[in-house]
Amino acid sequence: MNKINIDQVARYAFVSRSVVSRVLNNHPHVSDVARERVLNVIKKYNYQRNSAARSLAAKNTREIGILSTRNPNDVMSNGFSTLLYLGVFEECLAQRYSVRQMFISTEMKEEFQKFILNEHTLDGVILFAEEVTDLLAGELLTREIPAVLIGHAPGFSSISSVDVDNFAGSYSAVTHLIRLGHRNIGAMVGSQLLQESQDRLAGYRKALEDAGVPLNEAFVSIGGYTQKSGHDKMLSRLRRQPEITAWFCASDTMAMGALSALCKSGLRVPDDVAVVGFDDLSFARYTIPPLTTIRQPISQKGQYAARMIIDRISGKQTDIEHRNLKPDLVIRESCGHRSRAR
Amino acid sequence: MNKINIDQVARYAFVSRSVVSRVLNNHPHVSDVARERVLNVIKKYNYQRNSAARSLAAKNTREIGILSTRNPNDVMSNGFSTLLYLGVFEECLAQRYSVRQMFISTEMKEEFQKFILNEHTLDGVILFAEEVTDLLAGELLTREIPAVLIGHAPGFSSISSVDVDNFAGSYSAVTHLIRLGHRNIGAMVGSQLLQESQDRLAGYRKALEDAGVPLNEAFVSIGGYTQKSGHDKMLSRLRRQPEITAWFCASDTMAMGALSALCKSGLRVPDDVAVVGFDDLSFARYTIPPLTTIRQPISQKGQYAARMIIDRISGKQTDIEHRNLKPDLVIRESCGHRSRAR
DNA sequence: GAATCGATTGGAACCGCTTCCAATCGCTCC
DNA sequence: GGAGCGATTGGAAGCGGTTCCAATCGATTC
Repeated sequence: MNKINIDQVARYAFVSRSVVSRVLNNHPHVSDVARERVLNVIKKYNYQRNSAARSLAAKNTREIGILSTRNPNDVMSNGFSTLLYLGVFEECLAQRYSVRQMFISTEMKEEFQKFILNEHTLDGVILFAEEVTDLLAGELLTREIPAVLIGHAPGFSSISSVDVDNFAGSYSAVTHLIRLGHRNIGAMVGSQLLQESQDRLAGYRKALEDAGVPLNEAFVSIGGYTQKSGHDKMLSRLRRQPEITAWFCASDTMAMGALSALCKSGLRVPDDVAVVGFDDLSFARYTIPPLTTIRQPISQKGQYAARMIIDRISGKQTDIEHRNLKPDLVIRESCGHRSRAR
Repeated sequence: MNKINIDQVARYAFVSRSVVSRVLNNHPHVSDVARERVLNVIKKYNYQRNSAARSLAAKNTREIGILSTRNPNDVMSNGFSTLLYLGVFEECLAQRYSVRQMFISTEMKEEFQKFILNEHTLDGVILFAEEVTDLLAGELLTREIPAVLIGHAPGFSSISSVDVDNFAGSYSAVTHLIRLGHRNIGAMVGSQLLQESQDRLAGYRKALEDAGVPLNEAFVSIGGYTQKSGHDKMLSRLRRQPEITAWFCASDTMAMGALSALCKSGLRVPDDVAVVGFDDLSFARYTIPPLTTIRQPISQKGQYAARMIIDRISGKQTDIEHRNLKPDLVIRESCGHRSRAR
């Protein structure tokens, strides 16, 4: 029952340490009888190799980091990231990698470099496009530490990435609103520092343009991906632009806040104002009214990211790849059919 | 710029490896000059010790596991657990421990034991009361692996725990409803296999009893802590027990589902039916109407758990401790003032 | 000035595994 | 029968730390 080490396994199986190590690592040059004996001993004594020793000798850790520079509180509580992490976790578990979740504040950048780059305790890093600074990505690249981006970042085409087609998503959301007859459509999007938000805004613009609906820049509101932001923005817009009959919200959380503000203001959704969200988080079905939104395969995104980085670490994949997942429009009730629109 | 190891530090500082190690670990018996020299070299070359080597030699990993046997999807998407994890993360980060998040399905129990108990790669484990099986806890105990429970589990008083006073929380929620004049109060609680859910139900019962309101067992509905469950239960109860004028929901997610079902059924909250939740998750402020709920310091719970296990690992704390955090009633609008109640 | 003692210091063993390299083994082939 | 060769195997040298132990040092005490 006590922990045994590789030497004991070797002894009990009447082979040398080297042989045990080879079967442990699936290396060739082990006879069938030897392998069999070793495997039996391992099973019998419930042997598990010491991972610290393994890492030390092999100079790798089978551990990947998932790195975020945002406020952990925001990250963890937004439902979106957690699903993403989940995808990463599951894939890594399946491939027997472990994942280390890291939050680093911007002041800690230096600390991080020490940790990741010098202690070199991570085989690879998954990062979010938003946190990719020249500095960080540059370091990663020159140190040849495998990295994969979730999202897009201009100028980092040299790092593989997974993303959802944000442009297509918002395009179809807004087109849906237009088809329902809306002309005065507001957009509530995230920080334009993020490529993602830019793309979602661009999709909105293009959808209007393609439909020949004049674009009113004043209808665009920029905020954060939170209920609070959606709520507060809506409240102030309601006063300034009462003519808006439909809102494209760049996230479900924003949309939820917006719904709350609309209700508070005595407006009915979708009769008075239509709202469409983005993400299709699990709660979207239970907002009042249930939210029409753009579904994106969030945890799949994480899964792909994990798979890509592992392939990269193992050398299975060396080319740069940019994967773009397709989002879907999910129609529920927050846009109605043909509401007050024009 | 290249990684250097302890030997090089020693050489550059004109001391031996042992001395370097001592300053690294804050051991005594290092002269001030030696320490100074070592520190300078460390700074200059940006030295960071190799954690695998450290773990191997020191036989500990400075890593704690946080273990959940539930479906990862549920865990990660329920907002509650993520806040909990956040508390754990933050505290561990502060104390320079790292945390390994683990999801193990019940069939993987054995696998887990191998991993944790034999590879012995974790210095301690935080677990949720719900997953504490005799087996698991027993193993942990006999192996003397420090463990801390989040929540309570009957029969495991030998493991330290952190919890919120669930009884007090539901008691005050239900008392609030009674004060508003409600007599027919429904309860929507989680699985009675969980101590937590039992306590929340017990608080409900006691509140009714203390107020002299007769208890109707048929008003109690048992489900899961999800929007879907809250929604579905509410829908069916509405048909069977239309006389209920107020609901105590044992979680905000449930309450959100319940609100959605009420709205769908054409009932107004709080005018027709009052609803109170539990947890005060960040979205509770933005439901329609904003949710009156019981606030519990979730991430603080995680933080304490982390602190307790670290103290345990370091030997600073050896006594068993059961910490009970106090919840608060947060009044918003879902209960109104004096509604249709009696 | 020698003995004593505590504070420093350096040396070396060891933690458990990977991996290079040389040795061995069992065949085939001439 | 011996050379040649590929498949196995075992030995040993690390990987980069921690820690025990003995040696050294400097100051104090008699």
